[in-house]
Amino acid sequence: MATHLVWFRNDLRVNDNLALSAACRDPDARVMGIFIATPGQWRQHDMSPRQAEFIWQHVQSLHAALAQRGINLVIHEVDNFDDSLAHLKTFCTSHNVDALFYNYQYELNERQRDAAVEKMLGCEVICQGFDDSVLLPPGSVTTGNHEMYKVFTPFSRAFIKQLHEGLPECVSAPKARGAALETQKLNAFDYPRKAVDSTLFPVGEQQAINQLRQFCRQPVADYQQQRDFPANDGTSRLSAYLAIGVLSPRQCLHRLLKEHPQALEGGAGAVWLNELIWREFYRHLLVAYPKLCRHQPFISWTDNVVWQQDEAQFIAWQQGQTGFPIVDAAMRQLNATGWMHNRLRMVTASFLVKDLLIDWRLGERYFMSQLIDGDLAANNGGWQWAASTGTDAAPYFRIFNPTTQGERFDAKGAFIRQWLPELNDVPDKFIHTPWLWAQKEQLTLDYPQPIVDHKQARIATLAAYEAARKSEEKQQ
DNA sequence: GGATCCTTGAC
DNA sequence: TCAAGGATC
Repeated sequence: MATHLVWFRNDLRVNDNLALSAACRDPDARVMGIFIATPGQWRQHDMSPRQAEFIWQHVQSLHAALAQRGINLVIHEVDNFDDSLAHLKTFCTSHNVDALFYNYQYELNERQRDAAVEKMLGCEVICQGFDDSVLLPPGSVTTGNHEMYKVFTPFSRAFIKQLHEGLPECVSAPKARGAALETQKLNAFDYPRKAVDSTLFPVGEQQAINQLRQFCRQPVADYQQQRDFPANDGTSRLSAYLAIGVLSPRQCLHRLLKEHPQALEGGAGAVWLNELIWREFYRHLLVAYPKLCRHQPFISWTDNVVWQQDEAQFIAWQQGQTGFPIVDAAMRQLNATGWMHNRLRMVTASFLVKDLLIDWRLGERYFMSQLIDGDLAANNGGWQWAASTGTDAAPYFRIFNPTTQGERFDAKGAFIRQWLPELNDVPDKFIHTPWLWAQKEQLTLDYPQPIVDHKQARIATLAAYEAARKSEEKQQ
């Protein structure tokens, strides 16, 4: 009887799990699962305590779901990826594992780890990896010259064309392989954890599927009109589940098409589909350009920008004390919930980089340390877009105005008031410029003055980028 | 090789 | 109205 081991990583689900499904294909095989926590590695990757908690919750529910199907999931803990290699080797030997199944992760450390695992296990254990966390495998959507696209729109068109030729199918959850197992009490990992608001992010695979279904019924059709207004609940908030693999993108695609069959043709739901494709775009880029995993900008000359080293301003940004209400409300939402509305991720990132002229990598890192949906590809892609250092980035001279952004997307300050109670009494007219109101009424607010003058900051940033670009020209 | 295009904008 | 320049076909 063959023994199959499923190594769970960022795929904490039983439905539509390619590795799990493949391991269970042989009805006679003995199937086991393993999850290896690597706190040292997580620290290196700045994983947020909220994401750690979310993983912990879902490891437990996966353990229960597998036990019900007669599959034992063991939870082990080592320090880092290197240690996980030796650990896996020992485990395979002592349990006579014949084949190891896992779903690919596309970050550099992760890919190096997997390559080392395959090498280490050699021909003793057959290793099978799967492109499970993407709709189409990285490298499979390319230009006429067989290169990775560097601009989103042509990528998206080619991507949709490929979907028309054939959709990646979902696989079902494995059937029970014997009597249900008793679930054991599991020991939590040695990593800081922070409570997750279960009304925003209910725990469990079925809950995630329910949220997906609910979103695809109607909200997805209104997404295009609603998504930019943070006071409305217009986005799916499914990123937290996608990031740790409680949901797969295939499940998202199929549920979308079930409710809105015209989404692939540009009908209702097409804009949300494009968001799923953005997720793919950034993953594919990570594989095509490993330097993105090494904290390097895609556009090299932007590395010559001389960043400000202003600890006080950086802390003000982190804590939501910049004096710009939309920025501060957004940062407080992030700090309090682990999640930030997408429009505001652009606004706050732009503010850090283009108003404070602080290195985008510090912001990227801080986001990772707070986000429940932290994902290297998406977070890095978003930051490089905002900092004008990436593929298909915003032109560097196009600088968001934090006040205008607030006025456009939170006109009456409904979102701002939700997170900045100290501005409760400020009239709508002044909600984005409370300093003007305080001045007019001659009163003191319990809220900081703007820490920069946007107009001046804009000019300084343009000059800094311009100088960086020129210094590159000189070198050549 | 030339034409067209480029997520989210600001002044 | 402005804004660079590369990506793509």
